[in-house]
Amino acid sequence: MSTIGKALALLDTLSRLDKEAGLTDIARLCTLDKATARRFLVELEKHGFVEQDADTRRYRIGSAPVRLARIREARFPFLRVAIPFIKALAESSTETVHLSEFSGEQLSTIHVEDSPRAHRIIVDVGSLLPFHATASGLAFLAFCPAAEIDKALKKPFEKFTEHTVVDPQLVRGLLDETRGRGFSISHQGLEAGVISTAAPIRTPSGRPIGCVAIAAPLSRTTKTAIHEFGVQAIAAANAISEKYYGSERPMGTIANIRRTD
Amino acid sequence: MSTIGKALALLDTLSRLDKEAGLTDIARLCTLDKATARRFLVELEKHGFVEQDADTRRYRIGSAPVRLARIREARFPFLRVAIPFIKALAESSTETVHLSEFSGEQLSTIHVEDSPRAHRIIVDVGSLLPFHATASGLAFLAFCPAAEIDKALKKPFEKFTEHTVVDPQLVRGLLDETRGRGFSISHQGLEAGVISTAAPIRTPSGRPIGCVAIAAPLSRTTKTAIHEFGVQAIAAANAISEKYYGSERPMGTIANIRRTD
DNA sequence: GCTTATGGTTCATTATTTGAACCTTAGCTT
DNA sequence: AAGCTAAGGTTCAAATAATGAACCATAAGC
Repeated sequence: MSTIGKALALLDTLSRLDKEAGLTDIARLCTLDKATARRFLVELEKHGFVEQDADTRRYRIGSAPVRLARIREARFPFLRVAIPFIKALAESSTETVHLSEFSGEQLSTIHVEDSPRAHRIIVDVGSLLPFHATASGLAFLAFCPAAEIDKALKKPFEKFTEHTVVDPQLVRGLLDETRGRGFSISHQGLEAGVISTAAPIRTPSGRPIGCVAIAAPLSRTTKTAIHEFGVQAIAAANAISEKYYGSERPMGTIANIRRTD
Repeated sequence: MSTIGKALALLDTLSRLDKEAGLTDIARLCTLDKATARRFLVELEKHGFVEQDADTRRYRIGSAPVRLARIREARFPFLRVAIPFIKALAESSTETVHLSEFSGEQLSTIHVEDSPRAHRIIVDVGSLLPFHATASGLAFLAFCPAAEIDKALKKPFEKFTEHTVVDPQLVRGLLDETRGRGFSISHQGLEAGVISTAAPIRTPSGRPIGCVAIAAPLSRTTKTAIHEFGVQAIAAANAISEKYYGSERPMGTIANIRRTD
């Protein structure tokens, strides 16, 4: 693995901790030598990606990502584009709707609109969505190129509930169903008592970048309702993609028709 | 320079462009070989720090910084803490007030509250603030350790207007005045017809992390008004620092008194 | 005041990065 | 449509930077 990759993985590890961490812990978590971890941290600190607390000597994410994020969002305001659609869907479905984005080899939650009901599903911003055990993960993977699906199916799957599907062949079946329907269903895959549906938000070339998902308590959700949620999730995901990338490609030429990724 | 440093500098360069850039341009701007630039971009893309447009093949900042920024801001909400104070100051002063943050060896604007007046100074979020030619830069540098001031004074200074002070000894004089007063004054240092004052926001150990600055048209600003703005900027900067770091250190021990940076 | 844990540093060894030259494709010119 | 140009992308021997075991320093725990 390249040095850059290792340093960015360190940054990622640091970001997933729920508190600031010391040098020894960081080195251990990243399976790096203490000296190496320190050199990475110093280098990252120089550029503002991490910060060391002067008193505790612990490290935390620095302010450089904040600057980059502002620039990215100013030019490419994904959240700003997507949130109105997520809100509308949460209102019409009266269930919790969440938005995920693929970043750094993983799918993570970037926005949540809670159901207005008292009995509702809680999803946290920042939470990771395993590909095999969540509606978002299945919807995302189903529309990825075949090579990436094969790659994902090779890794072992964690069993979160007694309903979690962990057999690669069965997961592949779920992906095929998802591709046929246009939306995925996760029946208590990550948490007991929760049923979810999700649809992928895709680039104009077809590659998924994230998902719109609706999560509801199993107890009050009928088969018809699930199907209706799925259809609505597809509509929202397509609407976001259209608004984000433009309904027609600007300066369209033959080049835009060709699939390049 | 380390590989990590070079890759992060590439990211920084990319972020400062006002549009997406191609491989050749990026390599040239970063003075890297095309092959090297490409390897960096691929590595950064793997981790979501850059994104390549499938059609144009140009690169832009990716979504990973957005994720990191959300985490950082959730734990360390500098902007959220500071904005109310900046807003209040813009209202009371009736001039444009901006907030800057030091990140990646540079001071850059992270928030602006416009003056309610028709004739007002425009400052852009993201703009860089040179140390010698802006009130923010002077206020920041003045309260840095002597070694860093010396280092900064060694680099050549750009002359932005006929009033820009570029002689290192004269700049040092401005820094001394700033330290004495507690706030800085930039008299048309970056742009003709603009006068600004700024005060540093500092960590409990005294190190500056950013500045609060007020920018006004020279034509309507008296010496008394400037002094008043300066005093108000100090008050706002201190209030932000206090709210951000806490008015008293939590779990205070002797260790907190010792200056460690 | 001894022990242990953590942050931080050194330098010979080792593995990664580097870049000139190369190939490939797209768009432009004649 | 052939030829030209410029940009993206790739290769591999040479050059350089990363690595980590052993080290020191400091502070908290017993």
